Amino acid sequence: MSAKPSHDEALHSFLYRALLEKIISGEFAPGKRLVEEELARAYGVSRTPIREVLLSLVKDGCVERPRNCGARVVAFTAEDVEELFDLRTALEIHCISTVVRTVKVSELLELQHRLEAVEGKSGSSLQEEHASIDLKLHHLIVENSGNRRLIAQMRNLSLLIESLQLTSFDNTDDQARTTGEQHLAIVRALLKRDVGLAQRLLTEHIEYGKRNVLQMFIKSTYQQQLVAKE
Amino acid sequence: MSAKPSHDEALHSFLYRALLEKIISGEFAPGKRLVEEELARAYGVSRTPIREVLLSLVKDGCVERPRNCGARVVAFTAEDVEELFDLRTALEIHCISTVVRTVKVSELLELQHRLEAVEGKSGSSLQEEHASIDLKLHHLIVENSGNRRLIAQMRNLSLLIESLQLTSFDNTDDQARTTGEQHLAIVRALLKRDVGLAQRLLTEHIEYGKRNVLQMFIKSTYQQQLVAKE
DNA sequence: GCCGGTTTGATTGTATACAATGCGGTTCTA
DNA sequence: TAGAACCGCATTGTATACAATCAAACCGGC
Repeated sequence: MSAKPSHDEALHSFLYRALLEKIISGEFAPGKRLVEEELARAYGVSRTPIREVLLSLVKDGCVERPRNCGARVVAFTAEDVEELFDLRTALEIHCISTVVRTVKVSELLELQHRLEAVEGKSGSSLQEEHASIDLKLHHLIVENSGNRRLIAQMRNLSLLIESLQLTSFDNTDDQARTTGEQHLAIVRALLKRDVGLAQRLLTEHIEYGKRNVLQMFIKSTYQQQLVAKE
Repeated sequence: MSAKPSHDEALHSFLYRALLEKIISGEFAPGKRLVEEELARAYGVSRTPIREVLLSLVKDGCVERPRNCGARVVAFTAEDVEELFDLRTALEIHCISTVVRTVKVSELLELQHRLEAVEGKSGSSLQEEHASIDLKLHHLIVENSGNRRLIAQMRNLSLLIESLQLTSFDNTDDQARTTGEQHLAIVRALLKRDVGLAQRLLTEHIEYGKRNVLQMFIKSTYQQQLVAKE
């Protein structure tokens, strides 16, 4: 349970990543109690930095800490999923108008090539490649907005969304292909510098992702909540 | 320096508000060093809760804490101002499409009446009323989005923006009237349920606010940075 | 047997103590 | 006198100790 923090890194920022990782990967299931002392022992540190990390995770919306009853990993509701994706839409849509000006054509072309190249594949390699392209594309959109504050916010959001997509990851080839087509359309709209079109396509794309997550999510929610009793 | 925290409120959440208040009001000027021990003594508490608050303020973007050199109130740059307002635009624009459905007509009408009533006034009462209406309108837009996560994010953003508008608050009557006209137009667009129009007007309105803040901001930046040497 | 009060254990909230780090001044030397 | 090494101070980072609080179990009275 302990890769060591690099020497000039604050303990709490190392622990932050470590805990977040566990939450996102699902190793710390939604609802799991996070006892300070316990975590402190597990990582061989004192409660102080653990506390700081927990407070930080609360701010990020991964952990809740009702007064005097201990922290737990948040169990997302369907509304939370809606809200997360909704927020993502708001932010990314906004990025587009800047991105069409700032993004490097070469990056778009690279994505286009990858999307065209993936057509032949199927099964998990197809799905993995599409997932990877998805990350790349959204990342590209956000980073090219030039708004550092927005980028910072999206970073948190993305982590949560990725973790959701991970837990509900049983995409069919069909879903992956649909996603791929959406990606391709978005990339082409960006290449044409067509803000309105790119925004519409992106909205639809995120909406589609939301629906997929939501389906899986609703199915798996019950089991997760049972597992979560600790 | 000490109104007491209500008895069942965590010390750190009380201190959070207290410090934020000082930062926003400008009593803790941008660049001012925030020494943990010092603050702890000032509030008659230990460093522990102060630390937690400082970390929290860092996450909110009001405080920076370069490694091993102590925390200071952030001194916003012109780019920060741009980014803050830009982010606000992204979020509020997104709210509109929901708000036209969820907002109570009575609330819109109330704003409309206030806006019509204020026409006769001038001077500081005019400006105060317009500032108050501004808060109300933006609040109404955000709260009616129904997206709790977005609401939470906007709460921080609003605090920062309000503090900026405060420090650069030497609006002329002309500016106040222009703002008032924009408000009125937005309210009417919302009453007509015209999403596109409301979005356009809101974008312009925020842009106008940004320009005003930016002007004042650039003028006053130098003095502030001098004062800030502690 | 059931209900209410009390007690105990677990866990958090806060305070304090100690270690590590970086900065600035001072002194010694060339 | 200029420069460099060193020492001390200020401040943060981390650990530990103690107080407060909540929950659940236990016990006694009805």
